[in-house]
Amino acid sequence: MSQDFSSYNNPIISHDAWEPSHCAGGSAAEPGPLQELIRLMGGDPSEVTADAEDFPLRYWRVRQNATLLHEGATAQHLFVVRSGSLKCLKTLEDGYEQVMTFAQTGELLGFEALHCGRQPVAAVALEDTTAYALPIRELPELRRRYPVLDKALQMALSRQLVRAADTAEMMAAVASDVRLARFLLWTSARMGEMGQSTRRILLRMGRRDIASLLGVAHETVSRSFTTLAEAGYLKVENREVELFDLDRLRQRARSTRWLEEESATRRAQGERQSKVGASWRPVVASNRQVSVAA
Amino acid sequence: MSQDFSSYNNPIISHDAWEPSHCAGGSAAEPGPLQELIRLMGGDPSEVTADAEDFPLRYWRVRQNATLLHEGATAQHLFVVRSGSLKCLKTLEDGYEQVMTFAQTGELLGFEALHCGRQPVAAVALEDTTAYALPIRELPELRRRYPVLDKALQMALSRQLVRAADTAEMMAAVASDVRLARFLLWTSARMGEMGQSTRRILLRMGRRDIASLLGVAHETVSRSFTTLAEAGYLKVENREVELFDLDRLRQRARSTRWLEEESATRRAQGERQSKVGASWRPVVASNRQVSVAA
DNA sequence: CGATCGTTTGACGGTGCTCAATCACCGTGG
DNA sequence: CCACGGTGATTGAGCACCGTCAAACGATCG
Repeated sequence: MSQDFSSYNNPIISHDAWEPSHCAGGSAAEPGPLQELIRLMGGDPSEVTADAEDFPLRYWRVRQNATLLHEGATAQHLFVVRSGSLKCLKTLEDGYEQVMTFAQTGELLGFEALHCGRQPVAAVALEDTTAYALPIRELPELRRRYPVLDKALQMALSRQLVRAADTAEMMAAVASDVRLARFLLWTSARMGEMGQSTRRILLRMGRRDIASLLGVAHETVSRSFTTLAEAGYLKVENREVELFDLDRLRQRARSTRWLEEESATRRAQGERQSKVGASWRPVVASNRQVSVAA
Repeated sequence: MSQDFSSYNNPIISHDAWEPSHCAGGSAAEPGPLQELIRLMGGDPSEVTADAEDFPLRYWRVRQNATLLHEGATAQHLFVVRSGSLKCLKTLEDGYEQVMTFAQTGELLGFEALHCGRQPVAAVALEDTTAYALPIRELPELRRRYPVLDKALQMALSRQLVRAADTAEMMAAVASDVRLARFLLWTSARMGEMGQSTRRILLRMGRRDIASLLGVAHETVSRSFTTLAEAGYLKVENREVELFDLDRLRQRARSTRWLEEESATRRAQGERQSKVGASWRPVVASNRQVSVAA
């Protein structure tokens, strides 16, 4: 299984050329693969017991533009992104590629297939990417043997559901530049979670993919970029984006429906919350409920 | 990692008026509550072992317009809808209620909260509704004791992810009547899954909620209804909808982008697939990938 | 029966989709 | 070195569609 570069860049491959790459089971120096996996998924690596040395963990390499998950393929593996990034998309009946979300390090891929046996969404690498593979057949056994893995999986699943809600929230805005602003803030926040800069962003995806995610034409994405740039919120050069003022950008991203006056002097006071997290609105009331014995 | 158990975080409503209603632990005549739960979630009730008699399962009653899950509330229970239906929504910063999805019998609610400890989405009953409650605290124990429940939960989670993709697919269409057509087909299919008529539908939600889900103004939903009705696809009377020709409606729902000619005589041959399920497209190729040893 | 809410329909204006042209970038090969 | 084609990003012009505002109508419930 030495390097097989023959198939690289060959656009007409009839069958799949992936190969799982063995991950040497954790030498004494570096952390074991299971620990690494748990850490990626946001769990606590210190909970990994010593008997995890023989944990059969492999990861796959996927080149840019290669597809890790094929739409309609039978489900054989669950993946956890180890490095790189991907786009998850659904090919609609007319051939239009609807991007569902972008996946980064630590995210779970392929779980949707448990339900119907086949992959409902595809995953295509936006850059050279590696992903840990968990064989679905062995999953019950693995979860039984390693409770910490089980816990991390539940966490990752929960996070996936939250991500889906994020996507919907981005598309909820009416104005296209507001959608783009939300997308940029979303991306920025996720870069921050990974310890990278929240202000200088390198977009790994093209305008067309962003447009698909946001539900607009790709020309509109271009126009929205220049609109936001001319407004002084950011500087954009091809795929490199620099966000100048996150707070003002958030203000822009807030406007849903009834496009409120650009002036923004309306309530320029204490609005310091970090978008997600702080200050849950206290439920506006108007909820009437009862209880009845069964 | 430390969870915030500081009781009810809600400053306005001091306490909630819900009450769990005891579910008598399964008499000999009717199936046990666990069997019922597994069946609802799409699992195999026959796998329920005999020792499940003492399974501590309760369900809650929620009146129409009452909220089962409060946005921002601390996560205490997972719910599985037993009867009725709900809307899941996120209240955005400006007060706009973004509907994420509609939940019906068998669907899982509240799992998103595992990730952040608080509910990111609210769930409001569209009609009088009952839902089984699983205390999150006891969840690990329950999953360990009843593997069949664990399996069903994984299934339900997978299904939730698929549902999220469905929602995005609906919003992907450009034309508003296409969005509405997709929504109606989606609803129709889910009614079919529950053994109800796929042609006569009683919508439990208002136009405003549909509009929010589809990302359009509620007046536009009204207009799209009349458009589809005038085209002969359906008959609508308030919330009662009758779909006349599902196949032609599917054809209408197919058009994404470049609104293709209404003529539809283009490819009117074998297009009999049931939208979801049959005939997975065989992956169009153009994927290049390689493998490298780690 | 009146009040409130939900639904429908109309008119108008603006936003964004479509169709195009242009430019920048890149790897290839003359 | 520069033509060459291909891809991706930007910008422009035109116009249909949909969001907004408004009013009328209908349903439901007290």
